[in-house]
Formats: sequence, C-alpha cells, structure tokens
Amino acid sequence: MIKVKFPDGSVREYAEGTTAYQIAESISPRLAADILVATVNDQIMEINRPINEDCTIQLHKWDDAEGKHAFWHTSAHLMAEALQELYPGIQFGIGPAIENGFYYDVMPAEGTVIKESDLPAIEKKMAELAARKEDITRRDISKAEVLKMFMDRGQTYKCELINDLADGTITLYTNGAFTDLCRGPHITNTADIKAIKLLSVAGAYWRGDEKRPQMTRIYGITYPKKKMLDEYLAFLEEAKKRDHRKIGQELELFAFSEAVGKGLPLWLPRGTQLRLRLQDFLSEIQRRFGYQQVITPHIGQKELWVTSGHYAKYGKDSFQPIHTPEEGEEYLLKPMNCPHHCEIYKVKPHSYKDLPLRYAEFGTVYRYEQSGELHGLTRVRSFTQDDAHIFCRPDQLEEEFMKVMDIIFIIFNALDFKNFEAQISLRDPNNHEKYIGSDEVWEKAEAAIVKACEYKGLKAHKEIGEAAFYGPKLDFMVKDAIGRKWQLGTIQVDYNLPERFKLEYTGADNQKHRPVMIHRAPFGSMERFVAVLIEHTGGKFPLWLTPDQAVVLPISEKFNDYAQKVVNDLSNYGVRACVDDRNEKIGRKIRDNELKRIPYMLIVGENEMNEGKIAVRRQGEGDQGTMTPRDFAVMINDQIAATMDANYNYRKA
RNA sequence: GCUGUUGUAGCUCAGUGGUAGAGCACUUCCUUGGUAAGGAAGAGGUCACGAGUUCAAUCCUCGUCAACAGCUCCA
Repeated sequence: MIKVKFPDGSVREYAEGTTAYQIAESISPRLAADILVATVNDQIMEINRPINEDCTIQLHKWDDAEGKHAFWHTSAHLMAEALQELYPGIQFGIGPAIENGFYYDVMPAEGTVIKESDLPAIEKKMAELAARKEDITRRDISKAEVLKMFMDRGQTYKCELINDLADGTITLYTNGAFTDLCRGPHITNTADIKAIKLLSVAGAYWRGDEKRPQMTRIYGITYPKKKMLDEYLAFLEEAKKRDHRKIGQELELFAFSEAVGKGLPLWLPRGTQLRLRLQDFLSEIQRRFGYQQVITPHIGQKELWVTSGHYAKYGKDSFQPIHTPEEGEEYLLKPMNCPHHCEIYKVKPHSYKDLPLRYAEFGTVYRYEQSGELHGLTRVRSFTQDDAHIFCRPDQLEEEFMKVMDIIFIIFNALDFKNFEAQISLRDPNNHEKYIGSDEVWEKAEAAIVKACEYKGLKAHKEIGEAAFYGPKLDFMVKDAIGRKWQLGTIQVDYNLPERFKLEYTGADNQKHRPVMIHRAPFGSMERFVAVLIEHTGGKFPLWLTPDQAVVLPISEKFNDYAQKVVNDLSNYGVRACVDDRNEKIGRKIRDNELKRIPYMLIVGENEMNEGKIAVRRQGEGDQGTMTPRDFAVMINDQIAATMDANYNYRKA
C-alpha cells in the first residue's frame, strides 16, 4: 500500500500502482471525469500513470493552469497529427502550450505554403481525428534510438532538439499516427478536445534566431466545450473595441499621416490635452520629490553618443546623422536624453552636499524602429519620455532608487493599474559583448536593485539578458487589451555613463568622486502610456484626466451667451468645460459628445437661465438634477480631491 | 527587417474585366426648442501608388508604399 497525501492535508491509502485517475474516481466519479493531469510529488504527469510510492498529489481540472496547459499541449499534438496527414513531408519544430492556446512551428515540404485560408481544413481534420477518441501513449526511449527514428523520418529540426537532450530523459508521446518527441505531460485522450479554433499563421524563426530558417507558426486554441470557445472569441471581439488605435481615432486623440511618415504620431487637440494633464500630474509629483525641470535640444553632435557608447551599438540602425554646410559636422536626432543631461551636470563643479541632483525633462526622442515593429502609439519612431536623470553619491543610491519606485507606485495607483508585473532586467553574464562596464560595477548596480525591491516588498521576477547595455533596470510591465505586455515605467542604475562623461563631485575628503546615475521614466513614454491607459479604461478616463470635464449645451441660440457665462464661471472654479453652441438638433450634439466621451453635459435653457442654474447629466448615469455652476464645480472637485487623496494616502502608507 | 493578410467616400463596409454603391457623418432647407427626433435636397472617391496583360483594369499579374497578426529587435 502507498500513502497519498492531498492538498488539504488528509492522507489516504491506495494499492501500489494506482493511477491518479483511480484516486480521483475513489473520491467522486464527477472528479474523475474532470481531471486532466495530476501533480505527484511536484512532478506533473498523466493521470493514467501508475504511482508506486508514498506521495503528495494534486488533481488538476480545467480550471487549473496545469490542466489547461496539458490540454492545449495535447491539442498542439492533435494539430500536428492533422498537419502530418494533410501535408506530407512536413517537418516539425516545437509545439508548446501558451497563455491562451498553443502553437506549432512547422516547415512544410518545399513549394508548399500554409495560409490562413487553409486553417478551416486543418480544423476540420483535427475534429475528425479527435472524434476517433485516440489514447495518448507515452514511452521512454534511448537517445540513439530516437535519433535514428527521427532521422529516418527526415525530421531534422527534431534531431537538432534531441542532440541537446541527455540520454535517459527522453520520452515519446503518440496520438494516432503521430509520434512526437515530448516531455509531456498530456491529457490521456484526444476525445476531450471538443471545440477547436485555429487563429492565425505567422512566420517564426527557428529557435528564435533571425539568422536561422523561418518556420510557419500556426496558433490555435481549443476547449472542452463549444460554449467556452464562443466566450473566448467574444472576449477577443470585445478586446478589439478597447484597442487604443480604434478609440484614439474615435475620440480624436491622435492620428498618423503617411505624408508625415510611419511611426510618427500626430497628437490631436484632445489627445494633447489629455497628455498635458498627465504631464502636469507627474510634474507636480516630481516637484514634491525635489526634481528640477530642464529643457534640451532635439539634436546634438554625434560625438555625444560616441562618448556614451550608443553610437557604437545603435548608430547603424538609427536615423542617420544630419549634415550641415560646414564640412565634417554631424548632428544626430537624439535617441535619448542622457548625454544632454550629463552635459548639464558638467556645467559647474559639484560638492557632495549638492547631491542628489534630479534633472527632469519631457524629452522627445527619435529611434529608427524596424518597420515591422511599429504598433499604434505603443511602438513609434518619435516619442516623448517622461525622463529624468538622478546624479547621486553611491551611499544615496538605494534611497533614491526607492523614491523613484514610490513615484511609479503613486502613478500606477492613481490610474488604477493593478495588474502590473515588475521585472528586474539583468545582464547575461556570458555575453560580455552586449554590455559596457566592468563586472564590479554591474554587480554593484544589480545588487542595489534587488535590495531596493526586497526592502519595498516588491515581488519582481528576474530576467537574464534584458538589461540595457550600460546597466540593469527595474521595469514595470502592463498588459494591453489582448494581453500583450508592454514596458511602461523603468528605473535604471548606471555606473558607466558617469565614467564615460567623466562626471565628478568633490567629497568631504576634498577628493574627486564619481556620482552614480539613475535613469528613470515612470510613464515610460507619453505615447505608450496613453495607449495602455486607453486600453485599460476603454477611453473612459478618470474625471481629473479628461480633456473636457463638461460640455454646455444651450438648447437654442438665445442661450449661447448664458452658456458661455457658465463656462467662464466653471473655469473660475477650476472646471474645464466647453460650449457646444451649434444650436441644432440637440440629439445629434449629444451623440457627438458621447462619442467624444465628455463625462458631463450641462443643458441650459429658459428655466436654467432665469434661475442661474444648469441641468446636469452624467454620461451613462442620466440626470443629476439642476444646480448652480458653483455646486457643480464642488461636486466635481470632490471627485478630483478623492483621487488625489487616494494617491497621497498611498504614498504615506 | 522576415512570414502571412489587407488597402474602395471622413468612419464602418458592400461590389464589378466595360471608369462605383450603402449606412452613419458632412452641407442647405423644412419640422421640432429638453436628453441619440423626422423629412427633402446636396456635396464627397485618379477604387493606396507605379508598371504590365487587355479593345477596355478598381477588379488579373508584378513591384512600391502603408496598415494588421506573429517572429526578431527595443538605448
């Protein structure tokens, strides 16, 4: 007999060789029908594998990530089986489960192309194969044998994968006519895969290396029930409505013009107002935190970036130097603000008593992004960083770093970004060519970030190889409407640029010392931040951020003057309102304004004018009653005050 | 940059080898002064751009540009 311990701590005894399925069955038939995979002593495995020793067990249903993962992984194998049948000579790469669904990278026989229009036929074949209710069987195999097997089949990509595996750890999984090299685990029968949708085909480089062949990647998703698939597809449709490119156009926030050039956003009046509100908000916080605003030119001599090291690393892939009538003179559009700020630091000598110095600038920079990378406002070629550089003594580094974290928390809290991920981006210690600076300073910088996160109790995952070339960073990632992650806030520790620009301060010992530099941008860039903000709010911004808080509608031209007076009164109380005095069909104006999502409509007519009041209507909430402009301003300002208080309390906590 | 898809009116989209349509928006007028009212008339497009095939191309072919999905990249 073996002892099996469940997550709730209870222990039951079973015969040796009992499977997870049988264990589930012993609890309830319903559970047995629902479980897809099991974790036995921390190893996830199929539910039909015999268990021969005492263990802890967790049974995973669809609701668990492990269950979905196995289900989708098996779906990838099912798709491969269909592809093998439909496309003779096809070669397989890898086919994992992903966050939503799965994909398989394949290389069709020469001369064959798999297109989006072919997907329904593949789906149909998968459904057909699933209906055969094939068991998925697992077998251990020696390296030599498996290598020969895949060699015989001409599966060169698989052979490459096998070569990297250790003998004795290799397993095969078979469903129907398809046998795959795979670690597992899988669900035990394809019959559970009831609803299938292949979503897209795309090119993907073999092993993520753009120098290697490009394979065809087919994305799909499956569910145990048709209804679940329908819900997922409906969710994708809903997400499309929150796409910032769509809302940005509808609300007239920003636009692109082919004449101006790709990746160069044009901020329209309303979008500009929104952006300036955000900038003002951050500026006010920065003022409290002891920052000083600076302004620098959009270009600078090429040598600045030769000094910084950026030119050597990115020069060829950037906007090329601007030449002047003067022979040999070259300027670059600035791709970042750091060198300019370093030069500001160097304007005069500094004492250790001056530090830290915090220079902030909404600095517009220009980067020649690959054309395939451009994406709405999230990836553009000209963007404005909410940049600042903090020059401090080494002993001030951690405190300064944590203060920047505070600023980011204030902002994320104010805008209700709860689902952010923090990522510590470290260098890849095996790839020295990618980075500048000595091991010693890198270790110091990385340690400072890790320590700050620990001190702040921030859970951050570490990513090797994601650091900037001059230093490690702490990045804050937020997802867009369809779950793509974007880096917003970033804080970077840099010992290298101060060295390269020979920055100094005089210490208490009357000796020259190097300051440490922190690069930071809480929004990341105004463009990307606004994009993600739009997707999070669906364009319904917090009141304090809306470009116009209210629109005043006179019901006929007799009341235009009164409407303008209302706007002026509101302005005196700090409320941003505008008049819509087209004096046409009221209904049309309201629709127009709803489209632009102005939160309040103030309707003025005979009664209102006589009483000196306004009829207030809140979007989506209907009539709020009649009141004086002053009362309205108080009402709105209370809401603003509540938002600001929340930030302030958060900061104190 | 790579693979695939797409490009028709301001927006959302039909459509055809014989030089173009709808709904909404826009303009004018009528009706209605109150929370997405109705009616009439009108204006708007080198069918992304360039070349080729054809008697004839918005439609077929090739190229370019741009956008979308993914890959790679992201100071």
